[in-house]
Amino acid sequence: MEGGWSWDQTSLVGEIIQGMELTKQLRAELSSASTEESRGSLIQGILSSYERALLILKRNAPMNQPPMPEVAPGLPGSPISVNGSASSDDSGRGLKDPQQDPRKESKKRKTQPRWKVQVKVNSETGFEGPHEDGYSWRKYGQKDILGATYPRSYYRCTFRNTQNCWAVKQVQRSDEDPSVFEITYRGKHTCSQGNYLAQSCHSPEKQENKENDHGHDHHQKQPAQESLFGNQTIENIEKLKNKASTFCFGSTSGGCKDIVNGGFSHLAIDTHTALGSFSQSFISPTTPDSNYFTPSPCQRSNIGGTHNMQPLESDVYEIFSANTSATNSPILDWDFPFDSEQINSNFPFNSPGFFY
DNA sequence: CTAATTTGACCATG
DNA sequence: CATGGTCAAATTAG
Repeated sequence: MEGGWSWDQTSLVGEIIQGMELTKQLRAELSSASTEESRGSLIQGILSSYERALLILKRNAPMNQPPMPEVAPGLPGSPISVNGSASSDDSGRGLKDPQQDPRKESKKRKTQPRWKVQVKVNSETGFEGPHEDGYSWRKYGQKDILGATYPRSYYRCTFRNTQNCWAVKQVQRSDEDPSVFEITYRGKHTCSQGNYLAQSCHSPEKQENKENDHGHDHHQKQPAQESLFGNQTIENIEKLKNKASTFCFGSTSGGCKDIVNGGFSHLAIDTHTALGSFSQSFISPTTPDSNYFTPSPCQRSNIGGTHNMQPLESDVYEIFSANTSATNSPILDWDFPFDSEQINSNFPFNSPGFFY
């Protein structure tokens, strides 16, 4: 509509919507009870959102353009050997000296920033969804979670060893809505991807989605990638079936998508707003890449340098994205220890359209 | 060949 | 001790 929004504009809208969502959450918390932590987290999320929105605007306005080196791809081979394997490199896996764990150098796991995102994958026919978040992840484990139907997968930054980047994330498929995945991020990226924020627009993205069932039912999984489909679909499917592989959210190279610092990016955002119409298009990571994915020029340049990312030491971001208009607020039971704190919700956002 | 994934065991925590 | 998170050897993928 509207003559045509550029990709950036769409992103911009997305950021704003996201900021709005977060603001709503914040408002809700404020009106009830919330801890400083949760508030701080939300606030930070909001700020981030707007910062990104601003960046997008800046990008569009003048001729400013982010000189971003393409980093991601070439790195693996780089000789930079920090040898992060220190933590558990000894002979016996069990002998990792806790004292050496790099993660503990400065923060404990518990202290590390952590935020959750829910991504809805369209499910119409089964499956899709490259949940690209712009970073390269390497799966390092999978675990069946008590009470959960689906196993949880653990990923760590691919550059953990080479660049000592300790960011990790875990992906858990929702029980109720198999099309929803809860992704919890932990730690900030200190790798080049995190710094420059991956952006590679040239490299075709490649990633696979596999899904593993607990041995229950299903069979609907298959790599839903254009690339795969176009090339070796059958092969993959076969393999997948044989192996009953797991769902992997890994992304190996950022395609041209929006990438964000914290890792928020592809959130399904609810569309109650006026923006609904087109937000829709960018909302659903659901559609096969081929469809909604625009091979547009590199956008997104979000550099850590421009803005101050972690002003607060918030620990938990809780971002949840409502997928379909129907279900949205429900899922909000993460560790949200609301605390009482009143405030006047005089957000400048109160214009119609906001806050349904 | 290298890099990524799988997978069961190990470890930490509550 | 049960649960969740991580490691690392073995395996697969590219």
